Amino acid sequence: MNKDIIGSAAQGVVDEILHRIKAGTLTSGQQLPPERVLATELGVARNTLRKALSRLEAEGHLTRRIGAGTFVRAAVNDRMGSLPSRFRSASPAELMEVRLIIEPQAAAMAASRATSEDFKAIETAYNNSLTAEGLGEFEHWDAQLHLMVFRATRNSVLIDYCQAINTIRNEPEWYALKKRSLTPELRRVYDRQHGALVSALRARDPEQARLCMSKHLTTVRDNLMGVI
Amino acid sequence: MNKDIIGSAAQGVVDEILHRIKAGTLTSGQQLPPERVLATELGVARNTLRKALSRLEAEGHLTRRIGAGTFVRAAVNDRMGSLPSRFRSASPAELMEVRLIIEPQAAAMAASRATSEDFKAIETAYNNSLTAEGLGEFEHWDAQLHLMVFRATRNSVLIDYCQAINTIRNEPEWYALKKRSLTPELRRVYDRQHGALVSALRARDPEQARLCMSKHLTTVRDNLMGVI
DNA sequence: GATCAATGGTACACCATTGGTTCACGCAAC
DNA sequence: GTTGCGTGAACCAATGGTGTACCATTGATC
Repeated sequence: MNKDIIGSAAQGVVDEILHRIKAGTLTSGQQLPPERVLATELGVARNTLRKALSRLEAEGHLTRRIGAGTFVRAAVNDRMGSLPSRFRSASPAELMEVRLIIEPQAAAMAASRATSEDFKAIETAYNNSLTAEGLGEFEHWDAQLHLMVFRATRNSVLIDYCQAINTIRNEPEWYALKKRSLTPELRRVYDRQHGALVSALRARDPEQARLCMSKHLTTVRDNLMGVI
Repeated sequence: MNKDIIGSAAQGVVDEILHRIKAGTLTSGQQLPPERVLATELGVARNTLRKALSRLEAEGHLTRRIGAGTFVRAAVNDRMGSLPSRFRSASPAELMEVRLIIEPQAAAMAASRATSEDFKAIETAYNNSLTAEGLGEFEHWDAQLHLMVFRATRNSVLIDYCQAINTIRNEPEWYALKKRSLTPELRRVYDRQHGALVSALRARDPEQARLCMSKHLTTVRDNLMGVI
């Protein structure tokens, strides 16, 4: 395995070869000069050249075969993104417990730090949640609203956390729970609570924002858990 | 975080570099001049410059590698979209902020829920941390201690969270920060704080446990961020 | 099939560069 | 004085690049 970071000289070699591939000087399937030759040609030591070649091979631009040579490879195809499965096995009860710890505090932070752009994104999500039809759409904008609040914290750990939460909320188990509990009446309650939260944020009132979020999540938890 | 802990000259350097990053004079990934050069350029001593750089590193604006150089790090906002659901790119400042939200509450929960087995695991980790030699060993048992507290919460989301934290703590960047700050004297402070936490847990006193954890993490944060 | 040159793979010692650490000293504020 | 910040200098430690030697595999030639 190569290190993620390579020095400036090696980076220069990477750029040069990538440029040649892009410019057509090196075409698909073509064999590169031997390392010992290419190294002197590019004015670097063979070790340095090899670091660059390893990087390019790892990224799929080159193929190397011992005793044969180094060859330009066809254009890179996108690789499958692996979804991180952290928090995957969490039960709704456990998750709500953690949400009640983090999110009120995050709301307070957001109230202090949000920019006008953040407010705009938050309000967009809120307004869309109000007019959403069906559980799926409402869930989406609800999740977006919470995500936008977390983005306003400017803390990447919290943002990552919220994205993990949202991943779980799309899981069938969670979805079924919510579907069972979300009566039209309860949804109006959620709408009001969201509205109060947005107002508190707009007013840059951290304590009020914390309180609103706490109340809201308590309601969510009680309704999720209360329904058998 | 405390801006009081560095002087006006160092603060001026911090502002100057932040301005250059904001203005685009320094772009993401770019290498800064060597400290010895940059110091003369900015008209301050290398020590003063290094205080400023340490601050900027702790806040996530820069990364430094011995023998390589100092590099501008991607803006926090940019990092958000690129690597979702991974705490990897969190800056120490961001991470400590989150720890201070979660871990005191987790300690309180642990105080209520821990079994005698949990207590045994916690105390084993604590005792091993007391006799640990070297930073690596101490770090290990310190991390274990925190993990065992989270185990005692019986909440798998929290346990996962703690393991994510521990993963970061093994990253070179974080390790270097801790290494720089952990003087023998400070370690004795940590030992005492850990001891107080363990006692509070043993006494099943949630409020005391919360307080101990909060105090401890505040100390950790201040020393990570404040020390040159 | 055996041989051998060509080629990529690996390992090591050495050096220059660069960040990390420590110490002694000066200076200004309290 | 005492404290804390800044300065300067020396030294330590890690990194990347270079140079060299040798190993492992391939494929053409005998």
